[in-house]
Amino acid sequence: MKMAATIYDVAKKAGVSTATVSRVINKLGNVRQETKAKVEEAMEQLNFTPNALAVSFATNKSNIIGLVTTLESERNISNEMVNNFYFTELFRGINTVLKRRNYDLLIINESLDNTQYYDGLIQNKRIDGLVVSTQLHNTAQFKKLVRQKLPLAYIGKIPNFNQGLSVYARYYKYTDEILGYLNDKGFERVLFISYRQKQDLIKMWDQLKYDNHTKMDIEYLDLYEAHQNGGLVEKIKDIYQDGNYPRAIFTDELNNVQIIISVLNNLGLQVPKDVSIVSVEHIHGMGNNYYPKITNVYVPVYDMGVAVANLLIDFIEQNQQEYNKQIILESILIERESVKKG
Amino acid sequence: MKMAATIYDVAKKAGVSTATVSRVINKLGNVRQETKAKVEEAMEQLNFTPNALAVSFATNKSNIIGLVTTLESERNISNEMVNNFYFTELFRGINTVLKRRNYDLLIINESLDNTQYYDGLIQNKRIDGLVVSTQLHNTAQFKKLVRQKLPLAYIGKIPNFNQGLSVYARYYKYTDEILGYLNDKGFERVLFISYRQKQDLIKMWDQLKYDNHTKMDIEYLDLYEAHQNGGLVEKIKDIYQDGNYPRAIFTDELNNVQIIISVLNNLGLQVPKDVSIVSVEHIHGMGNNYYPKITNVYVPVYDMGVAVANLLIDFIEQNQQEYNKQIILESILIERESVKKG
DNA sequence: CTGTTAGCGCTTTCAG
DNA sequence: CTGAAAGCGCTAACAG
Repeated sequence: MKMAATIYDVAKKAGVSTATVSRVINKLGNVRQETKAKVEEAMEQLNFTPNALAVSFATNKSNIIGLVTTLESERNISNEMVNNFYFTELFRGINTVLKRRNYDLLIINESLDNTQYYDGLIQNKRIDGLVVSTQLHNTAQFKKLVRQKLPLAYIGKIPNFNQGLSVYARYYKYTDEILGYLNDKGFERVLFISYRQKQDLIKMWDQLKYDNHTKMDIEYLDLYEAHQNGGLVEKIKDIYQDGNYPRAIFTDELNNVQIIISVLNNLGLQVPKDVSIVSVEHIHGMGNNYYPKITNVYVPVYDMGVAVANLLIDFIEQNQQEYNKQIILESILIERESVKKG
Repeated sequence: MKMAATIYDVAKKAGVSTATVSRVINKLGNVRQETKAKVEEAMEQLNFTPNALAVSFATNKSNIIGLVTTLESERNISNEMVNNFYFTELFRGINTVLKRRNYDLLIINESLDNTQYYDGLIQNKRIDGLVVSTQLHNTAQFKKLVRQKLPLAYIGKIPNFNQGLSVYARYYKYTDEILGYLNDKGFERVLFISYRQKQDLIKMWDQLKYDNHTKMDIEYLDLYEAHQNGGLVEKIKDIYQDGNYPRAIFTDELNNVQIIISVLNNLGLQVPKDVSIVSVEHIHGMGNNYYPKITNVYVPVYDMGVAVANLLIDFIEQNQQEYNKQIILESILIERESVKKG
């Protein structure tokens, strides 16, 4: 692999200075058409393309954005059934704008608690900014990163912390909507199936109850726990072989609904006749692929990715901008065939 | 955000030269313990950490590996139901070794046909090497990249092209195994459900038939096509409402099997009593989460990620190494409950 | 419009 | 064991 041509080679060949070459590379104008042509000719012939490392070093800018993910690096059973369309859609959204705005994407797999690491990553210019998408950022460490006004944007809403750059869907609001929807249909008891922390959910439900005085009764099936004890299938069997089962289910893991349905069918229960189900989709229309078609909340993760990325880059590129902006994307409930008509 | 300390600051504070500081940073030895302590003290006090951009520039090495993915950047319906555990597991495997060997991961979303782009990426030192995992690399362009001996390693086997650095599972072999397995169970006709190109599959089957004289009859359900015409659900209904349906199904999309099962159940058909199903899992044990438990081929994608990453970095770090090495990982068939006992 | 030149922060000979 | 100094390739004043 022979040595790549440098800007000096080009300058020499074109009979101009490196400054001029730099000007045409960066389209800064102030170059005679004729000169420009000579330079371009030389670049062409030498098959020149600027050394990214040198450019970054000179400008003190890497043009790389980091994305902190939640995917575990070591084998971890808990990942197994997690709906990773969330991740892939987010990724696609972010990537679309990075490409357009000329950044690359570095994937980072490191606990957010390691603030020093992130500090370093940014200080050392390995990356110009950070997108944080993991659920785990309601920590003192993370807040510290934000308070330092590090160039980062995050996804999600942190209770009592409206600081920094963030994008979120209204999780609280749409859960409320779903509960209200089910309640309107006549359900008074719902089974909530999720990987989320039970305590967080309970807190939310209390709030929901307080806010709108719903009498909805909620039971909780912890997917982590389920996976450690015979799996979801067994849990569902347990709950639904008893006659007094919850007639409505809400789960944020669309991946699991068809499994649930199969188990129910096998117990002689039909969806939605005997049990109604609502879930969430991260790709619009995805609920249509199931049988029966699933009534879902659509959470526009792709759009959220687009939004964070733009938010972050806007901040990075115009240092003036205020470090405080929250963008809210609305989720919508799409009625299909998995909830019994009222 | 105040300016980060440089190696000069450290040198000054410690009363030594930058060369010495560099020596302790890089653990090159040849530094008196006492001097070393002084330097470390100074680094500590200044909260110094080397500027990654400068290091890369000076060493002409970015310590970044690129990963070419198949995820589309723009919205693309065809992604919808694709099993993306393949991607996430691969990612996790790669990432584990990168972390250990001190590389970062850049995600790249660009057609492999754009060889110039990849040439550049590597020549310009934006990345030190490339992992290619998309299915689309049996092209002249890709082969050209390999022939240039670019530092890249890829996943998959390219017909009649045993060149470069690659890792693959024996797709041909395990398909053969599955077919043989089903045949042994008494099936003579199988429905193959896949996103793969029909022509490729047909070619493979022909080969399979030729090789072992199986009389297995194969029908093909193209998932792309299905998604454009009413979806998988309707297709399955079409095929299985007729009495003369295939009694065995093989699909590489585990995501879809539970849907298929539900549709079959609804038609009064049981798995495995009336229809047997085998699929593939990319996380070991995943088939256990379904109902019934799915008989799967386990393809060790995580391990494949580990293997390519190591292959690539070995090549990058010891320039001597031959540019020709294929690693084969075995897949295994795990019998569970979705195939009727013979 | 174009050229000169001083960095950017770190690594790496080469002397000592 | 340590220091001086020459780059690495490009950018960005500044001078003309």
